[in-house]
Amino acid sequence: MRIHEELHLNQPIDLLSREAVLSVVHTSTCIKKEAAFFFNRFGLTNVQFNVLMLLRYQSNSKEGLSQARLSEMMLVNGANITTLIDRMEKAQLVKRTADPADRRYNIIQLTKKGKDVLDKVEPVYRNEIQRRLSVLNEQQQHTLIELLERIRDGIRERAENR
Amino acid sequence: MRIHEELHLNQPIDLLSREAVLSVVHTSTCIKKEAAFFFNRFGLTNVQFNVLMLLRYQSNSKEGLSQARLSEMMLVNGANITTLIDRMEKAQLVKRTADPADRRYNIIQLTKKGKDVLDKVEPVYRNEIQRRLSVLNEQQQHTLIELLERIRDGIRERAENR
DNA sequence: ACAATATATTTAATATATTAACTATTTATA
DNA sequence: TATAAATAGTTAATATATTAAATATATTGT
Repeated sequence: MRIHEELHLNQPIDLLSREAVLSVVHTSTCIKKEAAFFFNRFGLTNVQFNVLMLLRYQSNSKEGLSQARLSEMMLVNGANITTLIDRMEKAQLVKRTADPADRRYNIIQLTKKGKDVLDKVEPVYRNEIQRRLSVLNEQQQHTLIELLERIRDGIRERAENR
Repeated sequence: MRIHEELHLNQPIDLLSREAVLSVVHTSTCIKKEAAFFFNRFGLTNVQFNVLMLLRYQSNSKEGLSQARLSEMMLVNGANITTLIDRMEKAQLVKRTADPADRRYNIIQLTKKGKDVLDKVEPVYRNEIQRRLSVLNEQQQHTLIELLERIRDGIRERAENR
């Protein structure tokens, strides 16, 4: 369904490139709402699941990740990580320890509870997301990824020339 | 650039459908950040610009839109509209009046200032967004829109069967 | 060795977005 | 006509995300 139909707009969007951009943003919103609904049953939010996955799959060995590293991987502001980790620490999903090798850093690691929750969620999530995306075949998924890459590359290029 | 390169992940994403979904969400994030940078120079935020455009192009005649209508068109919660309109009213971009025909409703309309700001921003925005999306030709933009539609259609279908 | 610069994290204020509960008004039903 | 149900908007609490400023620590330059 076209965007203007979905959102019950009175007029269609009159500029193709604006429609494309709004399609990306709107689809992302729909994905996030759906994911939030999914994760809610496990007591997680979208972003918390993302953190758990990063801690499991993106930390070298078992050493955990710094907040700055999480900020970079999630493309969010460092100030945001503080409050996010505060809430996850409170929920006992992660632990935060000062890094003895560099006193500026904290190291964030999965707790046992965090691992257990992830062990429960992850297989269900993987299955579900494959089912959801099966509306596109593999070729289409690759096409989508490539088109979105081009947009991001164009944005990055212009931002670098600023 | 692939997602894991862009975000400096230590490992690539190991599930195609997850990569596709993260690509949409991440591209949306990049688009929003870039747009926020653009609108900041006009004293607007992304969402405020969206509201101004809806008020200009989506209200029948000059009567304005209700908050519920804005909520629907923006796919956000009504509670959110209250604070958003509060801020925009304070900035004199919109005015809020009670609807005499139905005392439950407010009507939101553009002020002169709101129109003036939009008159200044819109042509620049249109030009800029076409330039940004010129990394894709028209055919590719249509392809992108269609692929994203399929994803949303799939999501909607499953949500309806819940 | 010391000063300047850079970096990690936190705090405070602001913006966006959600849910739940509430009030006022309108619509639907008996 | 009266009651029940639905709807618009608001308030409060919570989550996500930003900028700016501050503090502590590490790195770089002289």
